[in-house]
Amino acid sequence: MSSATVSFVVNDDPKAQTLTQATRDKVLEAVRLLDYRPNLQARSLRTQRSHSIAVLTDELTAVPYENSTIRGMQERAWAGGFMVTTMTTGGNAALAEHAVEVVLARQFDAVIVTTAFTREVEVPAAFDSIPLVLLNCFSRDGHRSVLPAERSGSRSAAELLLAAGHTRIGFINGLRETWAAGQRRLGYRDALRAAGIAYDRTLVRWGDYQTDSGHRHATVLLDSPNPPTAIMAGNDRMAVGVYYAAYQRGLRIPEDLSVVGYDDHAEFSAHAVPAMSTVRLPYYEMGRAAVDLLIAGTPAGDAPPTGHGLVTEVECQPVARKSIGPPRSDPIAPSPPARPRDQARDDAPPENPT
Amino acid sequence: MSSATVSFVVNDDPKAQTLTQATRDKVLEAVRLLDYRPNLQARSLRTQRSHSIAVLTDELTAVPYENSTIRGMQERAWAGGFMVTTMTTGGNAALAEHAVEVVLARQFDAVIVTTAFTREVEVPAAFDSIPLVLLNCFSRDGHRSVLPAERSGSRSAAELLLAAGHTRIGFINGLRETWAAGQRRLGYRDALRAAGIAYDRTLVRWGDYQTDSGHRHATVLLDSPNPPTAIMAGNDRMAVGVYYAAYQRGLRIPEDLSVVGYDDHAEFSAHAVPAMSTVRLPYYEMGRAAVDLLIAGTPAGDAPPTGHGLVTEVECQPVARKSIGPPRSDPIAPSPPARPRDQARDDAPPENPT
DNA sequence: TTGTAGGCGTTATCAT
DNA sequence: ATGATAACGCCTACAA
Repeated sequence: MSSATVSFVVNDDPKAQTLTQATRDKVLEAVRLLDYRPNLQARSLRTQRSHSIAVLTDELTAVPYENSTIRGMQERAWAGGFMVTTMTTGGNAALAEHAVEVVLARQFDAVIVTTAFTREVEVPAAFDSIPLVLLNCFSRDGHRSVLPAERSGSRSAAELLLAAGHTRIGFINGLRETWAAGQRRLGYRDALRAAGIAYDRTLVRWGDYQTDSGHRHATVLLDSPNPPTAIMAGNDRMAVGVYYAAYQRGLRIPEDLSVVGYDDHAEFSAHAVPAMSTVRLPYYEMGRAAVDLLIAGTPAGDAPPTGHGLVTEVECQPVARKSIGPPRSDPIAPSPPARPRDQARDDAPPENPT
Repeated sequence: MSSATVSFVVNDDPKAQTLTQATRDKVLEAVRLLDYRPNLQARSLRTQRSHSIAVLTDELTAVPYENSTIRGMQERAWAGGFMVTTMTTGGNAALAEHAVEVVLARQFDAVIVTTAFTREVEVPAAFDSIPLVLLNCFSRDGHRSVLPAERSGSRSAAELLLAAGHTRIGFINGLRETWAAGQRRLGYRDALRAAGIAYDRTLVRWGDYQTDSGHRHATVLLDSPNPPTAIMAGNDRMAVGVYYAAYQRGLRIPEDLSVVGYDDHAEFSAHAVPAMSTVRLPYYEMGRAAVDLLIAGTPAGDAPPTGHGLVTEVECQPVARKSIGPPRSDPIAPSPPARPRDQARDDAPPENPT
């Protein structure tokens, strides 16, 4: 019994078809007896394939959905016999450089470069020699990338509102200079256009993704002469700000105002009162897709999302909850009714502790 | 120029002291020229040390501080020339088993088993042959573990309030059956005892870590005949519930009620209005400590936290912000003033959307 | 002061 | 149908 024989049966190599069932059993028995496990490092050395994928991320964000990305990557990788190890650079150049060294020296088979927020990245030249995909980011050097389909996602959000009968839809978009916000603006416009509604620029505003920003912009929208009957926000957090602004003026959701968020960040959307309709950012699927691009061919289960050319877009599904209703028949009063308050704290909104 | 020579200078082996500066330079030059990188897999095969640590976690929690753990582990590991790769099992037995196989087959040098919430764990027997530390969890099989010093942390929280002059301190603890809640109860008692204040069992309640729970229990406490002038909560999220309850009855923080949270979960604490005083769970430091136990001896920088025997406790520092003030001189009205409301929604608290 | 050779645990090629 | 044997890239005694 030679090592070669063992190798055959352990990996059940097709060429091992020629083996006697007897020897095969003998090997298997020995394996069990000795609790034998192939040394994968040695195997890698020999085969020149480590079956490891490195994930370089600028920051492990404080937002939970980033974990979905990791889960998606890991599950797909494991299904294909791969391992993923993630390295966080935190935007620190020294750490980033170290990470590159490690990837090269440790014989990783492939790299995923990912960012917390969708943006353009610069891929280190040292990675030219290794398969790479960009996840939630993009570059101008012809690397493949996996991105959320923001434009159609935003369109879905608007359609949720249009379907309920709204025609004046306020839009508190994200930071103007971001890619996502640009796409979302297009999606919003697409939806209106398809519905034959004129684009009213006074209805769209640029927020900064913070609760407070949502609150502020919603205030402006709601207090305008011809206020919207529905507001969509660039993320769930800002949508919470919209809730606050509505509540402050005694407006009920969804009876008096419909709201839709973006991201489906459960902390804000599912747990809101009433539960917030939103659009889900498909982090899990994106993670899967990125790994899939790298190890396509290895069996995994379901089909990968359709990729056309260099960029694979993953759809953002609308999730309808309780924050959307038909528009109020009577227009919202132009200026908010001065509510009697029992306390001296009329100025400070009592909410917003989170 | 032989491979041995190269090996010496690349690793600057002490035995290479005998080398001519000339040859040394020649090697270095060649390294630069060829962009040579030692193959760490091959090295591992030879040295039987992979310099890799596996992190098995039950779930990558939705809570951001888990990321701090990972950062702490990674930074300490990198400083010592190690790599960490984390594998999430999500409580799935099959995944857990796979993870164990991977750890063994891939020649990881050590394992960290960690959990999202402090609890007892069962360590797979297959790990008997490999250095292991438990992080944020513990077992009864004599494994080393790194834990937050909950008891003294809770004591610190209470002391924050005592120092401000409070003597009636409500405590909305966490789930009764958890280790952390047990420790925290002791810490609360320690603080009161040291201040010579009698323990009033009507002031301590068991919540379930949700905002809503904090809101409910705070309501009970504040509406009791002899309400506390300060409330400490088992986590920041419940403390937000306390804020809500206070605001609902027109109580200002910290003028009418002092509040202290636990965790320092920024989403809830730092961003609250007013900013919440709390106690920080030292996830980053715990991550560092866990790796440190495993690779002690490798230079890293600062000194590790003191560990006595099998468990290394890492202190939870109080962080004072704006939610604590002196107790009100006049007692809070026993029953809340019936506030006039302008809306029909008197029942439903307008807050709590997050 | 430097070079040679053996072996870490695999896999792959070639004999047997 | 199976057994030797070389090689993957590195480290390390030991020899030169």
